[in-house]
Order: sequence, then structure tokens, then C-alpha cells
Amino acid sequence: MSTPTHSPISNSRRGVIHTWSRTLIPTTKDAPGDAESPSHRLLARAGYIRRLTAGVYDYLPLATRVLRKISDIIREEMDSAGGSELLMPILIPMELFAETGRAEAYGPLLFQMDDRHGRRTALGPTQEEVVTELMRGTVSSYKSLPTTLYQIHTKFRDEFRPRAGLLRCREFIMKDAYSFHMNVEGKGGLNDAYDAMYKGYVNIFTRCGLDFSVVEAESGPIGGSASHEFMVNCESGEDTILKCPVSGYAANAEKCEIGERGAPSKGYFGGEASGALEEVHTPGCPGIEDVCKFMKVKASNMLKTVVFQSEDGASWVVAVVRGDHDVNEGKVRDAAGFKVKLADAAQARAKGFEIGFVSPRAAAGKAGVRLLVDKDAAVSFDDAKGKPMFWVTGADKKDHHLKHFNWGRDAAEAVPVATVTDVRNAMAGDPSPRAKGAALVAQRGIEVGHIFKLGTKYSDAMGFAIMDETQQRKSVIMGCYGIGVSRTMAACVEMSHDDDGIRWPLPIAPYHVIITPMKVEPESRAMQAACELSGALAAAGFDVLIDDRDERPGVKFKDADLIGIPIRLTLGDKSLAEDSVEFKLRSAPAGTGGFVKIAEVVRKCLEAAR
RNA sequence: CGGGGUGUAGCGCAGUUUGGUAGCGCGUCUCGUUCGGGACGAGAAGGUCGUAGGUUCAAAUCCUAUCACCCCGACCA
Repeated sequence: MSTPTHSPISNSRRGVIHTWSRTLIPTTKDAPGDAESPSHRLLARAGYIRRLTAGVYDYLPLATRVLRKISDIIREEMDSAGGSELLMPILIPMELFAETGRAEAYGPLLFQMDDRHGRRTALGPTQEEVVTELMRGTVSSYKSLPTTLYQIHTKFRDEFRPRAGLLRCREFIMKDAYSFHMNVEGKGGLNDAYDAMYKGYVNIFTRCGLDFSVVEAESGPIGGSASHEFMVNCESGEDTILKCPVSGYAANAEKCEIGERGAPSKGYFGGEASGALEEVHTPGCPGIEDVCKFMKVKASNMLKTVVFQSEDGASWVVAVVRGDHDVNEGKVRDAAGFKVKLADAAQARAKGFEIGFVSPRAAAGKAGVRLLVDKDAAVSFDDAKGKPMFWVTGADKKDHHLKHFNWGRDAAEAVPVATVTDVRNAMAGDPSPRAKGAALVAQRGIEVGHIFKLGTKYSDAMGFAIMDETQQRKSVIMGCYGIGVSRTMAACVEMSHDDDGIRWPLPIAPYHVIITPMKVEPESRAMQAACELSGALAAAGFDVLIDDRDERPGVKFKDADLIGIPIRLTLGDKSLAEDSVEFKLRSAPAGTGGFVKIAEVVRKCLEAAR
């Protein structure tokens, strides 16, 4: 499929002309005291958003224009990826969630209320149940599939702690899409739709002018690389992603694989002890940090032992990583072969695990307990230093730790039952899983899109199965694909701003051009020129804002920079005397505008818009 | 949910320790002077001090309760 060139400017669409004094753009010098992140501060100061209550915002006219531009790009790409737009209710009866068990999965994150009849109702956090309910009532033949449906709508999540303005809200705008298939592979299968969505997402964020990364995320139920996150690259982002500079591999820190780490010279667990085993009294030090401080050892010399349980509590998994590493629950789950949760402290004690002071030895000799040891923890000889590894670990009794722990000598019963594998989070500097010799680098990002292969999770739970061409009844296979629209707007500001204000990429700027006449009397030369120019620009497809306020120039310039319109045309006596206007890009430093003949302005703007 | 903090004019804040008739800056309105990077002067409007009780001759200030909001952490398709 050939991708048409998407110029943000098109003369098939007439632009709008708005005047500042007739719209609502309440800029302020001071941001609300509670606004800390740049996007929150600037969107508030520039008159885009106002908070109504925790995590709930008004989108004022400027914000609404940006949201619409993002939404329009999304619509075009969704439509060309084969999606059909629809609108589903926000009010969802709780019975639907009971079918899938998502009420429990969501927990208090799900907004709930009772209507006047006492019917329990939820405010939709996403609409998997609703769309599945819709489809199961309307589609009964394989001939109707595949289908992809999407909507752009308000979503609700009762976040414990909404924060950072639009980045984590309780009420937000999201594009959610759902695809339905009879098969995973082949024509019309889930993989095709997923790939089309992947490409569509790349197009969307590219067209929005965002600097973004696509990363592998926690796998869906089908396995493989069944989930991708789209992250705006930005230092202030909440999420850490790891990238291989050679292969281009990128993944969420929670998901990231670690490449070949090189076997220790004396083999796993092999090597002599660093000294005689010694028990140390460590009062009030259950955490790694406390012990390190108390015993004056580095975290990288600690063995961290974390106890997990299966969901039903019957099976146990003990994971051991180096003290400066973090256990990765997903990797533990994959290695164990069943879903795990952090062990209940009381149950763990009853099983003989002295939580806070557990050593790897505790995993031996207990029924139904598996021992997983991370590769970096399963060594007894320190190849880097060329001497025995000095380990400190728990002593399996309260307030005590062990010095000079040695796997072969002190955990002889545990070693034979241990599985050496990768059970920790990847970190910057770890070997890349896709390119030999390359090291992973860390980067921060803001998640703005996430695509999933759902499989039959919802269709199974809700009994959505239809006849295929071989007259077999089969559960419908689904994919789901989300974009945080309001979050994308905020993420863009996080990514693109300076001390003076927002710097919108042209495709999603609320207006492309701001005209700043120095005199605003209707009969003034400046206003006359502003009217003529705005007409010509609008005819060429530009959205134009005329700052017709009777303010001093400094105020207008500051506000223009603050709200971030990409092109500014300043109409003053000096330039008008030469039949010119001053042309300045928001991205250029202050005071660097140049004169452009009025007759040339449209051409110049078109040039800048490319 | 753990820890910390804040509610006083549209916005930003002082005043609370030591109770005594509610203040500053920005913004708004009027008049005048200004007019290319957040001007100046004069005047004006605007607050049941989050809410409810209590103590007191007197409460923004002290006591009790309650509500709201924010930050850090945990959690998070």
C-alpha cells in the first residue's frame, strides 16, 4: 500500500481565522502552585487546560483544537488501516465486568456508581467487554470477519494519585480499537491486523511530529512479541526503556531480555569461599539498603532472595538476584511456568521463610518450592577481580545475616535443585539480546500507545464463538490497540518546549500562524493587512489566529511564544512601510525574524510548513 | 495505601508561633501618559480566611471534627 504524502497544509481544506479577543485563551504569568511538570505548567499557563477537580480538566479552545488535530490524524490512519469508527457507551453495567472478572483485575481503579434503581454501573476504563458484547450479538458467521472497530472517547480510571496534569488523569481521552479474527496467521488473521495497526501507529506519531520509540512490552497470552508500546522520547518520562544501539531492539525495562552474559570461568556455583561463614547480628535491617549501610558492604555483594507464591498459594518460587538488581516478576513467572505473586508474609513464615532474612538455603528441602537463581547471582568466583566472590545473604533468622556465603559449601542442598536463568530486570550496560558485544542503553519515555494481541481472552470469557468454514465453533480471536489522545498532547509539550513556552509541531498546533498586528484599530494599516493576509492564508489551508488585543507588543510576543504557534507574522509600521511583514518561526531564537513581502507570505508559510 | 504538606481575592503568596476591625504582587475596571519582548501614575472593584462545631469580651490565628487538594513512594491496559 503506498502511503500518500500527508502535508499538514492542504488547499482542499480552508483554514479557520479566529481573533484572540473573541475566543478564550486565558494566559497567566504564574502557573497554579501545584503544577510541577512542564506540560502541566505550560498547558495551564498558556490557557489550554484548567483543573476542575483531582485528575479532571477542562479542555479550553486551544487544547480542543490540538486534540482534534491529533484525532483527525488518528482517524485517517485508522480508516486506512481498515478500521471503522463507532461510539460505545461510557456507562457500563457491572454485569459485563462480572463475565470477564475484570472488576477484580481493575480493583479500585474502576470508577463505579449506583443508578437510581441501585444498579451497579461502571464508567468505562476501556471497552473490551462492551465491544465483545456488541459483536457477539451481531456477528454469527466467519464471513463477517475480520473487522476492526475503533472509537475516540472519554475514559475513566479512578487513579489513586492523579498527577502531572494531563499525563495521569482520572478522566482522559483515548482512542481504542478492537480487531476480530478467526485465525492468527494468514489472510485476515490477527497478525495482519496487528501489523497494520503497528504501521498505522508509526504513521500517526510520525505525522504528529513526535520523537518516539517503539518498544517490546509484556507479552500477551499468545506469546512472541505480541505487544508493543509507543513511547514519546523525553527525559521527564515515567517509564524506562532499554535500547540496543546496534540492532535497534528496544523494550520496556520490565520486559527487556538480557543478552548472553558469558559463563563464569569456574562454572555456576563453582569456586572456593572468600572466608569462614560468619553470622552477623543486624538489628532492624530487613532491607538490602539497611544491611549495606550497617555492614558497610556494597549491594552488589548481597544476595537478594525474594519469595513468590502461585495464585492459589500452593506452589512456591524462590528467586535469587544480586542485591543491586531487581527481580522481574514476569521472568519469574515464565521460568516457573505459572503465574506468581509476592508471597504473603504470614504464609511464608509458616512455610519457614524468615521474610527479610531469607537465604537461598531456605529453598532446599521444602516440598513444592522451586529455586531460581539469576546468572549474576549464581557465581562463587569473581572473574572480574580474579578472587573468590564475597557474598552476604540472610541467615534465615530474624535480624541476622551471613558473611562469606559460598554456594558450594553453604548451600550444598540448594544448588542441585536450583535453576540458573535470567530473572532480573535489565539495566543500562547489560549485554544486548540481539547484537553480540553491544550494551543496552537506558532512556526515559512517556507511553502514548499500546497494541496487544489479546487472543481469545475476552471471547472465551464472554462466550463469543462463531462457526468457521469447516463448521467448527471457534472462539473469536481479538486484538486491542490504544492511544492516549490527551496524554499525547501533554507528552508533546514535555518533549517540545523551552523557557518561553510550548513549541508545537506544525501538524498538531492549534493554529499554524499567529498574526500580531502592532495596532488594532480596525482602520489601521496593520489590521487591514492582518485581515487580507489571514484570508489568503486560510484559503491556502492555514489556521490563523489574529492577536487583536489592544496590548503592548511585549505582552503579545510573550503570549505568542507561550501558546506555541509555529509561525508568527508581526505587522508593524516599519515592515508595512516596505509592504512587508516580519516572519518568525517559534523554533527560532527571539528577535531573529526577517521581513517578507506581503505578496510572498503565503508561499513562505507553505515552505515553512513542509 | 504508607510518608510529607497546603487550603486566606481570578492567579501567586504573606499574616497563624505570641488571638485585637484582612494584607502584598500579578490580573481586572476607569482616567491620563506610553507603545517592538510581560510600561508608568492616579483611582476603583473584588475575600462568610475550605467547612462545621468549640474556647474567648474578641478567632485567619487556639482546640476538635470533617472535607478538598498537592508532592514523594507503592500501584498502574
